[in-house]
Amino acid sequence: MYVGYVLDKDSPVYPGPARPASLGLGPQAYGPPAPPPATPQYPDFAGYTHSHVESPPAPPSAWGAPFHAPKDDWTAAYGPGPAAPAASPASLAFGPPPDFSPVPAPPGSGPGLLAQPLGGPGAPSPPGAQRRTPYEWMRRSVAVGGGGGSGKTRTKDKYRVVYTDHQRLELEKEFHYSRYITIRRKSELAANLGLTERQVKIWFQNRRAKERKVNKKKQQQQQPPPPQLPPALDGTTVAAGPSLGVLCPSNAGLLGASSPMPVKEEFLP
DNA sequence: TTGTGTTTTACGACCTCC
DNA sequence: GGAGGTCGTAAAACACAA
Repeated sequence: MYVGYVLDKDSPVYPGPARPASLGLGPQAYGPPAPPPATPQYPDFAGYTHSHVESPPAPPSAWGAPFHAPKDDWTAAYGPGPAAPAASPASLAFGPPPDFSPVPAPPGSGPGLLAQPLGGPGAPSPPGAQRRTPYEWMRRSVAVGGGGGSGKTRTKDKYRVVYTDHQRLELEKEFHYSRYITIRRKSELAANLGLTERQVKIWFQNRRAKERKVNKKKQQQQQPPPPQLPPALDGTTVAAGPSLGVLCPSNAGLLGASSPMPVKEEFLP
């Protein structure tokens, strides 16, 4: 049964795209260690319930300071949420509580983040409204029965499943806490989300790959392509002209300390 | 409705570390 | 040798323009 897909097609409860064009998770949000800002690094997820029973793992050097928010604080602030559909009565509780209070939205900017409960009946949006917020998919919770809630998308075995919004939400939360999941957390997360540890591991791998891809794209966007030199009419090589530093003054900024965007260590020469 | 581009799962190859 | 990392890729799911 592919309940998720069916619901997706038939139910008007979750209008809009199932996935955001972008999660809005720019690299600036989790770049190299930087002085902690006054505001949370991840306002999107600041209000999520997230209880951890272990101390934060030491992430690789590239992921340092931005992840300073202890999960215990989150738990204390919001309390444990309801267990996942397939959740075992473990010590962890995932998912926003029913009375989850999202991040308040700026005045006049519409509902706050996750203002509408996940998959709740009160989650309608104006008909036809294009609400391409990065959190659209979070509202489109399609809980598939029982064991895990992953909706198979293929009758022939299962080539790939589409994770429910709840699963992805929890995975994202974990990812924003740490790019690299610990063995223990992986096991807990897998048990609570009804996924296998392998799925969790692969999800994190893919998520990191996605992040690198986004970072790379943004880096390329900030680095304008070199100007096209017109070919010489006589076939000779066109004079090099001004130095690269002159042609691409922005490159110097990218390489220097004044770079507007932090560059992860792995991308540094 | 259809074609096309993007995103999301999943895997294999290869590498590093313990 | 096993676990887990990146990298590249396949293919389903999805969004959107024509």
